[in-house]
Amino acid sequence: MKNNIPPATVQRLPLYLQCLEQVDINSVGISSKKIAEIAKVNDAQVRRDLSYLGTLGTRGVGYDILTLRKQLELELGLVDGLSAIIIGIGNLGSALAEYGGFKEKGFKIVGLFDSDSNKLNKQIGNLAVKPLSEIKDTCEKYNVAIGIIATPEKVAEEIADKLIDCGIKSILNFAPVMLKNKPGIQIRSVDLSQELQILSYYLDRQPLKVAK
Amino acid sequence: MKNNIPPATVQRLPLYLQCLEQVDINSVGISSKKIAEIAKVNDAQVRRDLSYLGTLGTRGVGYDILTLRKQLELELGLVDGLSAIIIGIGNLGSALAEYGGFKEKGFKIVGLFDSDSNKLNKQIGNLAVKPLSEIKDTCEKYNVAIGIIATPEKVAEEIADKLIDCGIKSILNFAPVMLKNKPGIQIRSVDLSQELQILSYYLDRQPLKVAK
DNA sequence: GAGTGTGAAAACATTCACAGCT
DNA sequence: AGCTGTGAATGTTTTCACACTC
Repeated sequence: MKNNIPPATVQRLPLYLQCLEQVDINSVGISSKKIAEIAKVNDAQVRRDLSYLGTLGTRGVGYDILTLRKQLELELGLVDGLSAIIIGIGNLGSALAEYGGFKEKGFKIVGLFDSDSNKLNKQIGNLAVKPLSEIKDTCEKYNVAIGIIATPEKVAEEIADKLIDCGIKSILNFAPVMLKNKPGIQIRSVDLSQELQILSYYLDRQPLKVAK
Repeated sequence: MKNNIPPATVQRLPLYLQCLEQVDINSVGISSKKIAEIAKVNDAQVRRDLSYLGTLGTRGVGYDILTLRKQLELELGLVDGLSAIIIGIGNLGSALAEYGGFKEKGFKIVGLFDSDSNKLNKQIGNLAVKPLSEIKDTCEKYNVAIGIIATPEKVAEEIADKLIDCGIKSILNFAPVMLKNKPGIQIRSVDLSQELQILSYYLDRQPLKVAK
């Protein structure tokens, strides 16, 4: 929180959190070596990364799993129960809406929006799909932090602008399009086919160097 | 193809391809500066990255868009029309099955599989959902290169093993679980909630350093 | 003995800045 | 004049290796 954590490390923190969640339920402590093995990184890397969060381990012993989890969650800002909305309730949007992993990690999906009137009022979980015109209300009511774009690429840009207009500062974009830079706004794009393309590059090659 | 391209560059190649696809349809050439602007990277970076693919640009002029696309596709191995299958036809699996971006980028989804008998024969596009027992047949018939895992996390590991057993060498994993290392197998994991977590870290902070 | 935390070294990646081509 | 390709400089990340603690 206080100090600057290198971007490469920030990228790995959620990974470590995932690792901690899948270790044997009755282990109370864990070594950097063990984390490294699960996360498939070097153990010195794990120690260096975790050292940015403070002095969390005990020499000769290792890390206390619960303490470490708490600290990772704190550092990532997961403790505040951030609210998010999803725009574009097609297949992908629906999948995201029902995806349990968000809730588990402390995110709350508080709105689903689509411009297609056929989808209006479609119920997913305890939420009904609403028209885009209601985005602003929801953002104000729930103090929405993150907008998740799952629309077709043609409208992604205008949706992004709309979200920003509603005061949203962080966008997770699943539309396969490069959004324009918006000053002061954090945008992360996940392009599913780009992931396949990277895999494709490493196909049939000697894995001298393993895909990141 | 011939020479070793740095991993950081490989990661960006699909991005450049995406950029080329969204420039004005009647432009025939493009400068590194323009690509850099769309991809939000430094222009020297673009030139350096592209220089790994050979001498593709013309000094004083820029890059020919068509040539560059062809070369990127060649380098990424997208020209062979790689076949992929999807295992786990829940919301996410269905979304992936209908996702147009794969086809567009030269991937062919040739099989959908689920262990839930209620889903069997469910039709998505021109494919019907099949039981896991038919994976092997499909792999042999279509020479499947990539397996996409969209199952619940509990079974992801065993599905991965099954895929490897069927001769698959590359796996794209959407289950929120760290798969064990399998020698000689390329695994990429996309964890949707990890993406949100990274965004969360950068929330409300001064964007001195922008999230990668 | 086991395992962290961290200087120092090595490896890797990005950016500058400019010669060279069109 | 405009833009690439690339040495050289700079910045970042990873890894080694070991002093230190339990």
